[in-house]
Amino acid sequence: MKSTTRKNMPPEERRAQLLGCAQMLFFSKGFEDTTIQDVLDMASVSKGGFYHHFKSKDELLFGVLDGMAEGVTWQMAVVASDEMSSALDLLHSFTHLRANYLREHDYPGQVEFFRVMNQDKNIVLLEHFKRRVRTGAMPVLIRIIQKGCDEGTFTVADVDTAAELILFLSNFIDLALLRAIEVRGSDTADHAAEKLQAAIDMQFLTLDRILGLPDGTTNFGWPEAVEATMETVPATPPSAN
Amino acid sequence: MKSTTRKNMPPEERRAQLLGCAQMLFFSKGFEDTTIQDVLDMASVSKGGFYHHFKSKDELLFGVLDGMAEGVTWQMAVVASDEMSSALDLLHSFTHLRANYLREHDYPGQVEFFRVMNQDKNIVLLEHFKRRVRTGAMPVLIRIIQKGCDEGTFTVADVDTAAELILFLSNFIDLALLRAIEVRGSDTADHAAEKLQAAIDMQFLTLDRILGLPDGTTNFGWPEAVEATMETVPATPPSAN
DNA sequence: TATTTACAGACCGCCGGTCGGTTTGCAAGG
DNA sequence: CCTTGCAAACCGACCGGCGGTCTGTAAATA
Repeated sequence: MKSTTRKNMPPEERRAQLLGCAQMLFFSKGFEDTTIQDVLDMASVSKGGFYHHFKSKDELLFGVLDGMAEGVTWQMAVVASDEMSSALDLLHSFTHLRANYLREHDYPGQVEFFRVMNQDKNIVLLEHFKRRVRTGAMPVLIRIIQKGCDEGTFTVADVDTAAELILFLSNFIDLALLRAIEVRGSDTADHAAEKLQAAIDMQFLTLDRILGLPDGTTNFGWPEAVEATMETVPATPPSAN
Repeated sequence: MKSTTRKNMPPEERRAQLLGCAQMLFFSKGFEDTTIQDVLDMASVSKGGFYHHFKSKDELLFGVLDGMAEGVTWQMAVVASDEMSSALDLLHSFTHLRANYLREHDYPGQVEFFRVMNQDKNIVLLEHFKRRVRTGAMPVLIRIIQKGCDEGTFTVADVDTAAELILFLSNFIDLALLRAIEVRGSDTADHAAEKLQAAIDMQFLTLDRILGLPDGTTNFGWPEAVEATMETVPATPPSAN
């Protein structure tokens, strides 16, 4: 007696499908508010089927995070493998990559993604993701800084610590960016945009000074990025954050 | 018919007691893993009693966070009210306060507290706490920096952004501090302690450079802090993190 | 005594996770 | 080609425990 229509799939495919559904749901509803049943419904799989591939809800989360981090770290490895460019050029590529990894690969609507990830209910998701990116980026950035020191371009006391500080610092603009996004279209949008620009400038200025570079060396011209961010979507409905 | 021994208390007292129990449990077991029932058992109160004072588990969390942040921000207000001292002295007091608020007020075993707060399961707790402290500290730090600029001691492009950056930066050593704590007593402890010192030095150096001060101005001598941290407890049993 | 406040504890709906059973793909033996 | 065997994939009823509600009761207050 067959109970319902059933569709067997090779393990990898099922796993990928479940991860895809979970990712969407996590981004839209948050991790805590997403039920296993939600995932099951979207993927048309039973509970038994799910727990055949994942042994817990947390493992599902980590799977999603791994998938996201994989793309980023892979691109970073590419950057690091370039032996010809100067350390400063590599740093340029690196920061550009970190800022645009969402747009480049797979994820449409990076602004919305960023907004959702920064909601209160997604703190766990976001923090774990940041950690993955940091650990993935560390060896790459260390190589770049080391190279810069060898060239005589950079001057730092401790390469590892400097790399860690720079990666830590790279999340600074998130605060201003988030505020700017949330007030898009309102009358405080201009002020927020100015503050965002100030945050970006200051972050790069600090980067210069950490590496012992002359002021303004690493500000690779991002003024258009602010406008692009602010103009993507006409207005943002107030979210229950 | 009296069912069990019962003890009425004035609302404030009950609330404080429940908050106290919740705080202990949150710190030891984490927020998610702490059951309402756990709190009830520790406080010897029924569910009805609890929900008479708090309308949700989240409100309990926020209550705990408010209690912790209150002490910190209050001390900060004291620092800010000092009109006589120079901006640099105020900054000194400020950083000292931020580093030692746990030891000064109420919380014994600050190292253990820090360790627990940084466990994976306490991400939500920690992140909310950081946010409270940041928002509480912002106005104070803004005043200090503004004063420094007026004095001609500091040089920053945007006071607000600089304050935000410095507060953001003040969490940088947490990474190194956590690692140093977790390997206390093992054979990698010395290396971690060195890295911790490097992180502290670099953080203060960056602070100098953000404010346009000569290198070494703000490194108010913390070498003993590292040793104190490492020697507090003989060894740390591996935690299920 | 009347009314409000502080509390008690049974109860509900839901969620993450388990478990015994069923279906499917597939390879080996006849 | 058709069995037969078997493990991998899947199903769905079920469980314990959680956050939260509700009706009722004891204590404080006046």
